[in-house]
Amino acid sequence: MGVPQRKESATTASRVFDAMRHDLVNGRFAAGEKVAINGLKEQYQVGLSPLREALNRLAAYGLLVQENQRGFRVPRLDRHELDDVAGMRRELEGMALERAILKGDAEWESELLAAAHRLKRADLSPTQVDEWERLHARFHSTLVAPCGSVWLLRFIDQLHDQFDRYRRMAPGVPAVRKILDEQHGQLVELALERDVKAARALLEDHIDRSYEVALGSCK
Amino acid sequence: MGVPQRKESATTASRVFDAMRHDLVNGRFAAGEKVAINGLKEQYQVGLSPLREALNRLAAYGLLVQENQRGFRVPRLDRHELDDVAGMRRELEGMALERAILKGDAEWESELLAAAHRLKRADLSPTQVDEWERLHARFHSTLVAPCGSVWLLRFIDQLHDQFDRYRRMAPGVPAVRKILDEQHGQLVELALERDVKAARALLEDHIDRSYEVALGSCK
DNA sequence: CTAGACAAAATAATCGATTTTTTAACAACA
DNA sequence: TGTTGTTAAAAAATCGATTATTTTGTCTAG
Repeated sequence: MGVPQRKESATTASRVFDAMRHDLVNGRFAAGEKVAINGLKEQYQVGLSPLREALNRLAAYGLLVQENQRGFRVPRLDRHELDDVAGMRRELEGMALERAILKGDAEWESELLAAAHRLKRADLSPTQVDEWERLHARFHSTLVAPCGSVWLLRFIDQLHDQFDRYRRMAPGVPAVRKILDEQHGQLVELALERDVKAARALLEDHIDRSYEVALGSCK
Repeated sequence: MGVPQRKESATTASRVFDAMRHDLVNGRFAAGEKVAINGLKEQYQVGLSPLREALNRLAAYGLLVQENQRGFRVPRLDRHELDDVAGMRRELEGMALERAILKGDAEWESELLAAAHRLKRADLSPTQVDEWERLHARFHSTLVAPCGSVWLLRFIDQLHDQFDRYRRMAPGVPAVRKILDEQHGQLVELALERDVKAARALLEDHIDRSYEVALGSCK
């Protein structure tokens, strides 16, 4: 018996939401751009109603800005906004990591090792970027998953999407990328050793370095 | 010249969103209830499209749960959920208050005194509850307003709405209410004295006591 | 030239009707 | 008795068209 596949029953609006969320985070829309609803209708091959519902969700989620009677626009890239997002990531992911290390069980350790391994093996060649990004997001979400707070995880996801929009718009910095990749492995080590303080410090450093890279999108 | 009144240009969907958000937070919908879209159409006297857009936003915001192909429902009141929300309020509002006290200027002091005074003067008689709730929310938002992080304030608002839904469903506890009201005044004093630690401790105690009251909705 | 008024065009928001999917009721069968 | 299959009713999602609002472009008065 194959798995019934719950995703089959996704609604058009949900699919558009997912697709646009992905495209927004990955910089497929110019920052500050006004969203041309009729253009999107063709781009995603959907009707107006589900499209507008998706746009409404994205606005409530913070990936679009809604201006009454004048539609939606892609948020600008703003230095202060990025500072805010990065700072909140430090606080919230740091908090979540501490809790995760205290609560995470053996199953978590396995999943964490697996996620880190998959990420390490994935190459970052231009054709595979999307897959790498998926694994990267997955790694970070696995890292904090057992923190015990649904709301904390929700906020972290939201901030991640915000942050990644900046990072994906910024030019890559290979030297920093190398350090960041090594830190992923070190984070796993410290997590398995249950070294709360060191792990949190490293995660904050990790975010700070990513922030430096992401800054490149604001100039 | 009168103020141009930006709110005139609110869209139908926005008005429904505001109204339903208010009604959800104030317990006008039974927890766990399935949302009857056709009923709401009449209740709010609007068409289907703006109504659905509002529902989508509310779901993204967390005041409704969306299940693909089977509409929307009001989230259940769940003890663990309340624990999570209250715990996150402690963390985030505590953090925000510390920052606000460090950053808040003289103008903030004035507004805080004003907000506290208005709240104190408002009576809590059944006919005036909505007004009291408005002033109460306003006080707490003023308290942390100058924390410097838009995202932190956004998350706090969201958690407040979640929390208040529980509190408003719970039976009142006059004795605790009295203490909570006194704490508002004490919070202002500590904030003006710039006593970061004591203020944070008091705010956390304030949230804990509110939590005890809110628990009454889960039994 | 520039500011203002106006009409035309473009875009956003909403409506009413249709299609799709789920739910509920009931019957046939093991 | 309980399970499965069928179908009618209800509800959700979507479509196509209409209405309302904003934007753009043109013209005129100063």
